[in-house]
Amino acid sequence: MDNKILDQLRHSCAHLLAAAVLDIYPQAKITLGPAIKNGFYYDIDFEDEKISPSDLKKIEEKMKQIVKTWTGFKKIEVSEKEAKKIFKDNPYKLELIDEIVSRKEKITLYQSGDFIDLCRGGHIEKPNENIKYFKLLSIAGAYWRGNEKNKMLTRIYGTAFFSKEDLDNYLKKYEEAKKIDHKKLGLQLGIYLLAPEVGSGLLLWAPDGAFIRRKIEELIYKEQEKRGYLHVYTPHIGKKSLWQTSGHWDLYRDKMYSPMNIDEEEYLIKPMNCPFHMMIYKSTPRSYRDLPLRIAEIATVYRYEKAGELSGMLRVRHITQDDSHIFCQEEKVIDEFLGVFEYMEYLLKIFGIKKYYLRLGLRSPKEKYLGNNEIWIKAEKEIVKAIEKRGLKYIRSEGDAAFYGPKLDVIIEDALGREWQCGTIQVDFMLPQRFNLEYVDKNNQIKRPVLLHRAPLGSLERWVAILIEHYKGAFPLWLAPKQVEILPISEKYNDHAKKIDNLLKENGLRSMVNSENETLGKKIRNATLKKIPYLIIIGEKEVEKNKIAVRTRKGEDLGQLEIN
RNA sequence: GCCGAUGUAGUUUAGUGGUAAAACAAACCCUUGGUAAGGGUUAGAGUGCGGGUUCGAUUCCCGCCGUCGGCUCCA
Repeated sequence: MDNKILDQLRHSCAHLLAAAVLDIYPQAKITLGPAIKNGFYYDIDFEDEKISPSDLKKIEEKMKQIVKTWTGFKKIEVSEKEAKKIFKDNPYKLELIDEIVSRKEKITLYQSGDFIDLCRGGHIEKPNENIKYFKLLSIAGAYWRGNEKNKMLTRIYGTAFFSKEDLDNYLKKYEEAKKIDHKKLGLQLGIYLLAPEVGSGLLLWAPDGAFIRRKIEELIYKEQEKRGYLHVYTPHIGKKSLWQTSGHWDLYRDKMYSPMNIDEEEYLIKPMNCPFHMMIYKSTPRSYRDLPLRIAEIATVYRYEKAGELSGMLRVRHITQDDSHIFCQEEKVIDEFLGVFEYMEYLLKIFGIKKYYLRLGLRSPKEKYLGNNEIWIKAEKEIVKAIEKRGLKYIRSEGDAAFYGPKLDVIIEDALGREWQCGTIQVDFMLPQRFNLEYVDKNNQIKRPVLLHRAPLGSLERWVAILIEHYKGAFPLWLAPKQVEILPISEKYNDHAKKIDNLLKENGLRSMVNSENETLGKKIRNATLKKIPYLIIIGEKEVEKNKIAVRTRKGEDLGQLEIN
């Protein structure tokens, strides 16, 4: 199915939604209603009326009734004056009309049945025939024009398809996806937990989650050592003045926790590791022979996230980054950037993550940044040169830069199709200047290094959340906290099972015996639900032949294997 | 933070204006079993917290807290 036609169906369905809402709630002011990735929405100002999910049914019914009279979409071109007359009671549409006029575009209206909407077009031809399989899904708040200073509107989400089968499939897929949601699976598998007594967004890594994290950390240390990184440890707090030098205090303060007083001086909990790594760079005079200097640390940083933004392990208030700051000569930035990128690709491959995209985060006029225009353009150029050297595809995104420089991010979808920023590489000409970092080049000239900030996985909290969903809880052998569970068929074989268990442990396998007084079927069921990769069944036959019967978590029976 | 929903044993859920029901998990007993749930017994919550309405609230109302779906924001 052509996505464009599906979008047209969904956008048409959004018109229908608006028409039904106006029919039931005449005081409502409709605003915008686009097609989106998996459906459509319409943002509506219901004024004092409260809309809840229980109202969706009757809106759907009204839509079904109205669509019968919609034989097509009629395009009408109008003057500014006419448009403003038609929408005189709708301040949102009036605002849109002004914008269209200021862009010197034509004002187009589309009429279907009795309903007229300001719209640039893109509808299906026969709504009464094609809009049949749709469903309103949820209600949410959304700020007018996406700006939190504006009024919050009511957003109604829905989806539509050309066939009942496609619609049912989509709804079914969505239900399936909810089952592998890391928030649910992560708790079930004992990976993490959230205790209200601890505080919002502060997660506790349960033993199996901690195990997985440790394995990932081991991988990081091993791979980074190979690539010339030097690992350090730095404190979780530091003097406020340090953060004033770095610019965090001015531009990142709303993400930082309140200062604490120690010996009559103010200290802050770190939201980033940068300043500490700067100090390590500065601790001794540097020569070009020392560069690139790659200071790395797996470190937890603390950031204030708004309560409503928190989400399981994906969005928390303390994040553990696989962080590093690379100090290099300006002429080596592209090489370093590509080196980091190759490492990032290597990690994605190891974890089997194939579905992701790259986003180039640039400044937007709305936000505040450090430094001047020239230096930003230079940094952006370096990134683009590096990306193009490798021929990578990426999207440009204004407003996604760090406050000290542009960056390239890896964006990965979670089970429910939401996008999350994971790995990141950032080019920074700013902090070396603010911290007055220097090195001596081969002509004995003092030069300033360029800084790359990079975290190829992003944060371990988010990364493990992504992995839980990616593997559907069935972690690969190297990450699985328990690799083998030994199931004696009856208590008579417990001793023999224990011997096998010891043998496996001696050989470096993570095994355990389930000696519960339960049936084999039940033990298999429980171990399979825990996603344990291999089950070993021990009964009379195995003891006699000194063999083991092996079954996988997928249900394959590998038969009887020799022990040696 | 904002909009909406929601909060009942460890977990998943039921239920009612008259002081809570079940399954799974747990403990114990019987059973000693061959590839996704064997049977029984027992214990376990006063219904997120604080107010209010009421003779009486888990149920209705208000506030707070947590969680979920969005918005904004972000690793």
